[in-house]
Order: sequence, then C-alpha cells, then structure tokens
Amino acid sequence: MTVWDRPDPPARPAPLDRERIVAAAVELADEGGLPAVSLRKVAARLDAGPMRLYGYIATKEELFDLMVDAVHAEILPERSPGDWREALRGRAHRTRQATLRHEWLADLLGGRPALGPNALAVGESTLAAFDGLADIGTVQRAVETVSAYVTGAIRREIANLRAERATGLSTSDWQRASGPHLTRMLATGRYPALARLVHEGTEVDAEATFTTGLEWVLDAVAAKLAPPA
Amino acid sequence: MTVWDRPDPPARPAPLDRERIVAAAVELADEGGLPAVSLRKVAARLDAGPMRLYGYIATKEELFDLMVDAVHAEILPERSPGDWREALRGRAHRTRQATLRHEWLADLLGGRPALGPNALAVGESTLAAFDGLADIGTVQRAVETVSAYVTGAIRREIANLRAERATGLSTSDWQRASGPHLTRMLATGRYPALARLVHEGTEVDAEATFTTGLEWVLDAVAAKLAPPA
DNA sequence: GCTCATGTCGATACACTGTATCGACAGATG
DNA sequence: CATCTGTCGATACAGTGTATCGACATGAGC
Repeated sequence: MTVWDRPDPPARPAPLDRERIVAAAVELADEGGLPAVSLRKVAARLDAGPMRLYGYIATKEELFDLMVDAVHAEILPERSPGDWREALRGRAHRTRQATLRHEWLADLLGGRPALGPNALAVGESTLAAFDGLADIGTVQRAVETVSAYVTGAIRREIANLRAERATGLSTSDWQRASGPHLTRMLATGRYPALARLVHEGTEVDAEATFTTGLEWVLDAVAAKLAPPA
Repeated sequence: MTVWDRPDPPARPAPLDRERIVAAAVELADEGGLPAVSLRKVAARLDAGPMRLYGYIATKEELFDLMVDAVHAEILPERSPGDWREALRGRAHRTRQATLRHEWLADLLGGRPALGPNALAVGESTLAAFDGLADIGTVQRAVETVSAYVTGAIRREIANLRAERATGLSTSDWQRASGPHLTRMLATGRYPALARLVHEGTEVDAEATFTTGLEWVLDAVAAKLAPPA
C-alpha cells in the first residue's frame, strides 16, 4: 500500500452545540427566510448529519424558538432604561431594528410564548422600569398593550416590504393603485373611502409611521399610569 | 358482455370553484391548523385531483390569502357602525371572535396585505366611520395603530391558548411557574420583577385583557382626533 | 360523420421535507 | 479481550408543493 492508497483516517465529527446550530439556522433564515431553514441544510452548514440536531432539539419548531431567543439578545438594552417610557420605546425600536435585520422574525413574533433567557431578560428589563409605579395588573396591561402594537406594526411593515419587493414597486406606488388588482377593485366604486385614502394619502416613512403609532400607545399608557385626578 | 361486466361510465369531474376550494381549506384548517391544509387534502375533500386547484390558485400561499379573505366576511359589520370608536371596537372584537373560531387566522394575521373583496369592505366600513373627522394621515394612523394592536393581542392570546392546551395547564397555572422550565429560570433570581409578576399577578379573563388594551388604544386615538385646545 | 385542435384531467414524477430507524463504529468498562 | 453503551451517518418512510405528460372529451371546421 502506497501513501496515495492509504484511506483518510475517519474524520472526527464536526463540533456541534446549540449556539452553532442556532447561528447556522439564523444565517440560513437571513438569506432565504424561514422556508430556507431545513434541518438538512442547517446540518450541512455544520458538516453534520441532520439527525444529530435531534440531540439538541426535539422538533423544528424548537429550533425556531431558539432562533427567536437568539435575536432577543439584540433587543436587550445596553444600559438600564431611564424610565418606563424610555424602556418601552427603546424595546419597541430595537425590536423593529432587529426585525429589519432578520425579516423572518416578523413571521414568528407573537406566535409562541418567548421563554428563553434573552427574552426573559428583555421582559425583566422592561418590568424593572415600572418599579413602584403602578399595581401589577396595570403594569402587565401596559407592557402587553405596547408589545401587541409592536408585533402588529412590525408584521404589517414587513408584509408591505415584501409586497413592494415582489412587485418591484415602491410602497406608495402599489398602494396608489399601481397594482392592477387594487386598481380594478377601486374602480368598482365600492370602496370610496379607501379610494380617497389611496389617492390622497401621502407616503409616510415607515419608521415615522411606526414611531407615531408607538407614541400614541405610549401616551395611552401614560394616561393610565398617572390618571387625571 | 353482461351488464355486471360493463364498466361504470367515466365519472364527471366533481364540480370545482373557488368558493368550494376555500371552504374545504377552511374546514381542514379549522380541524388541524394550517399544517393540515395540503393541496392533496383539499382536493380530496372535493373529489378532485390536486393539480386541478392550480386552475384557481398559482401557489398554496394564494390559497391562504383566499382563506383570510373568506374569514373577513365574518368580520364585516352587520350594520353601519355608529361612530369611529364603535367601528374600531366592533371590528376588533369581531376579529378576535373570528380568530377564536378559526385559530389559524392568528398565524396569518398581518402576514400579507389583505386585498380581497371582504377585507377591502372591512377597511371601507372602518374608514367611512371617520368621514370628515380628521385629515387622511391621522385617520390612517388611527386605523393602523388599532389594527396593529389587535393583530398583536390576538396572536398572543392564541399562542397562550395553544401553550395551555399543549401542557394541559391553565394559563395562570403555567404562567405561575408550573412549567418546569420557567420555574427553573425564575429560581435563578435573575428575573426578580418577572418572578413578582408571575407570583402576584392575578388571572385576568382573556376577553377583559383584550378589551382593556383596546380601550386604552382607542383612548389614545380619541385624544388625537380631538386634540386639547 | 370525420378529422384536428384545444382544453381538462388524473396519474406520475421530481425534489424536497421532518423525522424514525438501524447498522457501524468508537470508546469505556470489567 | 469481550461486552456494553453512546454516537453517528445512512437509509427509509410518509408526506409536501408543483411540474409534466398522456389520455380523453369536446368543439369547430370541413
């Protein structure tokens, strides 16, 4: 047997751990959205067989939970927020920014209870900013109301972004009846208020839209924390 | 050839139309969630081959769009809402009710622009209630802010419902650290505010939760429609 | 009536998915 | 050395969305 004929030694299995798995999955999702995340593909990124992933997760859904928690690390504040309003505002904006970096998060936001360490830390940081300000029920209502708004607003923004990308048109263009379907529907005369809105509405920057709605909801919370005498 | 040997005449293809397809898909989704909706299964419900569906839809995603629009028929108000607040409130509650009847709607809410006839009619009805009340931008902000809240709140409610169902525990029980994972996490002492909330929080009826948040957001809108002098 | 063109349909196929299963192999233990 | 245990990759299975193609029915024209 010459040295050229000698078979390679059995390769050691690639190192595998939860962090690597999640990072590979996030990478795939960032490239192609959630449909691009298959266990085979994740494993291939790690030079492993797909069944190895089952040592770390029981189902693909758990992998998605881990991915959501990983992104929550990007949502954690760098320092303690000053007050409750800053805490909620900051969290909302960081969530939006994280979602713009990882669009697939919009597909998962609010879909499952987020119980990972990073998500819990985000929740803790938010709650801590309300310390002593109101009864527990009001605090809970406040946090959940803002959080609900954030979830819904981000989903809509990403949905519009995708529609825009799919049609090659800008948001205002396709909203302004450039899409043949909506043009036809509005031409029926059955939706006069909608037609007026589409025709007269001005394009508002997505961030400004998000921020305005957020401030409105924060105002509502403020009114409940310090109810008028 | 005797009559017993005579083959049956070729069966006429089952009648197929968009409504039937959507109804079958909604039925399947109501029974098993979105994962239960496969084109094969939908077609089987209609005694057709799956490829026939492609005469009506281009992708499975379009089928989901049609399903969402079908449910919007249940969200349309039966009569003209009295005022803007009633319009938004009614729409929110009907959306929640529709989602409780069709849980899968929570998975699709806000995920794609809703442009079907029913969804447009819902939008039209809502906008009409603001007629003459404010400039178009403010109206749009108002409708979208409430809608964002509704989307997020419903998603959270359904997520909790599913978690409850998966663990066999009630919402407050599993939030109250009955789940081993959350128990362990809270026992670390890293989340004191969260622990306090879980420990001291009282169970609030899901509908009351939804309604309280909704009224807060509606209050915020009211403040913008009639700004203080 | 016959022929041809067109449209519809179902069967088959393909590439892919999540996940179950099993044999091979390495390492640890006695 | 023999046995046991754990890990791993290959294989398999059932299922998915969607492409493709042959069979068949129908309509139009002659």
